[in-house]
Amino acid sequence: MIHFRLDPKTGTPFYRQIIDQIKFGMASGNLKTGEQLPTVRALAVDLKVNLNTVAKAYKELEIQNILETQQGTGTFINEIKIHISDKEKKHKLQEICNEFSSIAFSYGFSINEIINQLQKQK
Amino acid sequence: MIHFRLDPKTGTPFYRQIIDQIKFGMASGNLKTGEQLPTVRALAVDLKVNLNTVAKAYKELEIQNILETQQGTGTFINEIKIHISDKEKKHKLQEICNEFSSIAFSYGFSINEIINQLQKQK
DNA sequence: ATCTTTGTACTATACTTATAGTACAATAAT
DNA sequence: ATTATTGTACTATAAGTATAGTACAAAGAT
Repeated sequence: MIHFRLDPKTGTPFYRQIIDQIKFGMASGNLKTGEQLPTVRALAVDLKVNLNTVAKAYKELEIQNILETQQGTGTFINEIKIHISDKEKKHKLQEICNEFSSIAFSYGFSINEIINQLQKQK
Repeated sequence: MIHFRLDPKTGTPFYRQIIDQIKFGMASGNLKTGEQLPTVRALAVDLKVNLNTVAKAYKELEIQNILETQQGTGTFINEIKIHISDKEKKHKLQEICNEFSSIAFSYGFSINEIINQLQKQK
């Protein structure tokens, strides 16, 4: 399972925070393939947001093929398969990391601080 | 000086990203007392946003007494020393790292792959 | 069959965010 | 004095976000 938490102070939309937390939950292993997520209504009550806000997050993740929904049953973590060449992978990784570090820099963080934080997330 | 960078994917409003980066820039020493910030028009062009968006960010920081503006001259970092608590810094770093590890994961990369790539950038 | 639970799909409203455009006021340089 | 540059202050418009409310359809349990 996963413990959701919304922070209104950040300015990041709620539905997007939900999306991020599901994705990150998967990345860190807290959410596993096939696992059921809370129902849209249950999570809406839990997070004190509207049903539509949760539904929007789930919907977007379903479009991205990250979640699978069964009407009447629930929403589940899908099995993701990605097919890209090693060359493309390497290029994409560099691209992501460049963007990553440049954003971190704009907040005054060093690469070492980032690496340390990422180590903790493992 | 400081290198601003906006990320539209996060959903965090542009004016808020600008505010954050100025505050963190001051806290980390990348922006010093008395230093002049880019003009609203120059930064707007640089970041490819509207003049009003930058003005909104500067205005809010002026209300917070963090910036001092001299019409016709420019906008400057005020004498006030801004302190961002370790907790806040940590939170921001986590926020940034969470987002990026999620992105990396959605491309099929592990946290280790990201760390290795970042090590090379040092 | 009926009921409950699930996700889905609307309408309507309000607020926030971003843009475009225009104009004005204060300062500095000429 | 004139000009250029600066921040400020508007209006108007569009898009995004969140809420409330309602209704429907699919699946499961009884």
